[in-house]
Amino acid sequence: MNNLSSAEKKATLESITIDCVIFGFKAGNLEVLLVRHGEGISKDKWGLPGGWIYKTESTDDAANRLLLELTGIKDIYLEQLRAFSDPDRFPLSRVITIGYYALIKEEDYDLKAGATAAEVAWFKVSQVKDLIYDHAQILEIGLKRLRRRIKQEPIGFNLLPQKFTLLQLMHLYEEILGKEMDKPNFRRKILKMNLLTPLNEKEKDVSHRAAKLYQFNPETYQQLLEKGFNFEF
Amino acid sequence: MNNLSSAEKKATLESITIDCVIFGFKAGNLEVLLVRHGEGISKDKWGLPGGWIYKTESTDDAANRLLLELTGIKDIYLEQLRAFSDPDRFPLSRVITIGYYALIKEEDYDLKAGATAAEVAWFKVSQVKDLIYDHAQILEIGLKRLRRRIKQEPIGFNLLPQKFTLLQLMHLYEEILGKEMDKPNFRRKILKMNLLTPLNEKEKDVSHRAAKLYQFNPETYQQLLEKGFNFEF
DNA sequence: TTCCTTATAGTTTATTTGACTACAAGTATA
DNA sequence: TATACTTGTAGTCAAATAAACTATAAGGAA
Repeated sequence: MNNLSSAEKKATLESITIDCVIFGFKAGNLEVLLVRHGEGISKDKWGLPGGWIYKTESTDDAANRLLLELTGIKDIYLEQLRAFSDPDRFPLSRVITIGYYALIKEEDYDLKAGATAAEVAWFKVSQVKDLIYDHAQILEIGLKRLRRRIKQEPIGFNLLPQKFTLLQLMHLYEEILGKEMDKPNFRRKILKMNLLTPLNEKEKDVSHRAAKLYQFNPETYQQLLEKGFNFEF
Repeated sequence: MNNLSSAEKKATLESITIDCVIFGFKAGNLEVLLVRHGEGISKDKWGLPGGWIYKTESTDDAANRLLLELTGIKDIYLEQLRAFSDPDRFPLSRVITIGYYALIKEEDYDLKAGATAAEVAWFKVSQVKDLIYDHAQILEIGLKRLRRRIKQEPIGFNLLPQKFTLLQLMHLYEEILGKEMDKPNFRRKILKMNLLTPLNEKEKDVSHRAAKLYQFNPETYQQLLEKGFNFEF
């Protein structure tokens, strides 16, 4: 499938689209990235970033391209959620959409609404409402996946700044899993995993005892990934 | 999307198909259901049961229909794996396929090759080779999912006969996870979960001490599902 | 200096694992 | 009939883990 003209390359598949659930974390809140559409039947309504797939690209590539085009975000790890295929999910025709999701540090990316998007913004997950089509369902499945995943893989670190305190990390878990935890126990368990590298630095500008800062250690992460582990706190 | 003629109902989507990975378990071996195609470009080659999706049905419905048409198996719980979207996966045109998987008791179903299938049969997973298109990859992903799932949900019971011994169950785990286990410890752990109902029956026609038979208890299963659990043995 | 908040260390008890040993209940065979 | 053999089932024990706490340290703020 090479040697195609530019127009041919941009030919899209008819009945399949992509939609992305992008999670971020700020000020103790789990957030999701939404776009207000600038054209089409969903004009001026908020929904997940997504769109049509070129005939020449994989869905993984399509997800990355669409996200860049719509929001300015690029080079992130998008994982497939699943296909959403209710025959009536899209009002104009029969369209199956493939959901993707990702976790990113909000601070690392500048949002920039692309050509077909009127606006891009982060919304607290707990306050999202009135999404187009079945996007609420896709978000819900994304959230479920995130909750399951965070208990089995240390993916939470993708949501925090480079340097963070143990309490920030614990709050992230509390927010995502929706339950309170015990500080000393959390400390002990997470430190024993050797997943965090302590830094010779402390928090600044806090009105109480400053906590030590830590960094995520990608090497131990790889080892843990292979032998499997349990993050149930 | 109602009030359509029969021909309209059978119109299919152009670039999407379904493929099913159906696992069974017999004589200590994990098996997978394959069909030898009777027509099309994959005629006479073995592959996963699958096919085209009607415009009026969800992918879940399509998976069930196709499985029935091709193999005679119906009313089973099929779970979606994910979409497979390599632009070159299908030689004739750009087609994305959505994988499904299921676990069934082989004894409960009679195989019957449908109109477009020349033959249907169970194959030991360890001995499968030369599947059409990217079906080997789909099978592999299905197997990975099975291994992950069986550690977190008591799905293994779908593969055993109604009444089974603890050793049979342990062998199932050993086969799927590919590692040996300790009998007494396995007993203790699985029994404590209250997931099995002991029967007043024993094995028959065995040339050694007969083991007690157990049954799966769907009620406790529901409870366990909700609060989550860990089947790591 | 005292109070308040958060960080961090440590204790205690119950529970869970993993690696074993021991014995029971059958069948096969000598 | 006795003995060996195979598999089932019960129990032991030490080590690791988890959950619920208590206690103390380190700051800033009043």
